[in-house]
Amino acid sequence: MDRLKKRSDFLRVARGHKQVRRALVLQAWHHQMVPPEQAARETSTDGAIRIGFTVTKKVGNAVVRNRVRRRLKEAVRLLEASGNASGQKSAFLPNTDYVVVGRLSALTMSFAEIQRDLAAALDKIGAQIGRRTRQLGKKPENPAPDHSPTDQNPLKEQGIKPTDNV
RNA sequence: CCAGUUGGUCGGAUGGCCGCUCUGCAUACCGCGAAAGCUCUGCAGGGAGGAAAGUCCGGGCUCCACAGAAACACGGUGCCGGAUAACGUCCGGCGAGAGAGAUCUUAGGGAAAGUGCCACAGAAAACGAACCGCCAGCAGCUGAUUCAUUUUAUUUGAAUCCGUCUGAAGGUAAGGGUGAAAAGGUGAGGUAAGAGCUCACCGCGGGCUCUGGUAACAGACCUGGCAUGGUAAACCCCACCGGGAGCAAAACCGAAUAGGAAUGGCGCGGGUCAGGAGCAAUUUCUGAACCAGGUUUGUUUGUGAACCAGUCAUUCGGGUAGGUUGCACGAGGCAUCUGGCAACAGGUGUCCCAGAUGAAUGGCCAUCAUGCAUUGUGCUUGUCUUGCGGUGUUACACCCUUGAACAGCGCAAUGUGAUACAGAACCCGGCUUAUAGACCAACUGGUUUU
Repeated sequence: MDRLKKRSDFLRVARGHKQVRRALVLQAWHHQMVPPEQAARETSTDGAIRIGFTVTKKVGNAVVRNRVRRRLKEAVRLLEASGNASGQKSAFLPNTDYVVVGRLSALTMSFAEIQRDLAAALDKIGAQIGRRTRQLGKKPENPAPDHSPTDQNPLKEQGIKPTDNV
């Protein structure tokens, strides 16, 4: 799982789906939602999951912001590790960028509550993305562990797709 | 023991599980690469602060400018001596102010170089002033006395005098009131009234004076004879200091896309229609007509050559994203000795002690310490209280004793919150601001005991 680092990535994810919980705001952007001429220029459409964290200055000073970001990072890490360990389907969809925006209550809530919030938000976001891609006539591919990154099929299918601008 | 002043130290601890980053060693299983290596995996070790904060000063370092500094402008500093790489910092003193004291505060040069300002009130806020008041003399009015004249009384005139009132021109700065501040203060003499007008003391100014001190300054003596209102955190003057921008500095490597330059190749064919092949097609073959850039030149008018435009390939340079360096051995920490009142300096030994870049240094849990609250218990200390108690006694004091309560201290249990302020970003020296709680040392004042 890579980190989002560029400002343009964050801005693009902010235009996608959004779920608000008490501890956090989860934003997501699925790569199949882009028009084909944009997708041709995208470099990282190889099934990777990328995630970024945002804690604004409204939350507090530097110490508070660091603490909120670290707790959210730990929650994300533990959720992913438990998904991999149990072997079942991960809550994170491939080819998707996530941004977790920390809120002030993430500082004082118990850690289990933060994990519950994150899992619930991920479920909702996954459902939204699934509905969206079905509307477009495509199904999101299942997260296979041996998913070949050099698969050319999705790109070709995107070329035929009507340019439904999101 | 209580209250306080100053300086300093720490600012949770231990353990478990799971992670992040850096360094070292090992490994070559998966992946990338021609290789070096990267990645992966395993082990070991390091991993936020006293302010990391504010970004207010001073430096190192880098680039730019000037290559000689100076001057002007602008900005800063401002008692003296020392420390320091430097400072607006620190140390030790001086002056002034606050406090009972330990101690604290202090932007503390120049106001007889100049300009300006001093609200309100007040006469006046300054080229040394005059509202009220006080005052001798002058002029006028009035009164009294004396003299002369006249007379029954009166009247008139002159002179003198004190007082009241009025007026003009003065004298004065005692007193009044205003104000943050009013032209030295108190006392005596003096005067028409007053006044440094004179004197004593105090204050103030001056001195190639003396003593102490490196100096700021302090003391003494002599002298002047009251001059110099305040404000420079108003302009200003004087002395000293400062070139500018900053690690997003700067150096190196450098993808894709667009554009630029050089070299070389092509300079050709292109679409339309008809027919054939083919399951079909944006594929292929054949034929037809049309179009097939510009300039120069040769020519048999078919077309050939050169250049430009166009197009393709290669190379180059600038340079973006990105990466590497800068970047952690330093005015370094700790211990100790020497010099110095101290800041600090020097010597010796020892240690290596964060390096992220959408930004690591963490998440969860357990135990403990500490804090707070409640309960229980004990102690003796203090306040209070009980007693046909004891001793001395004018009231009363002391000793013994009883105990409901309060305060204090110790111990135990339970609960609670989990610490306050706060997150390195090139690095040092400071300043300022924030900070729960704990501890140490020295000193001051009070109380008790000896």
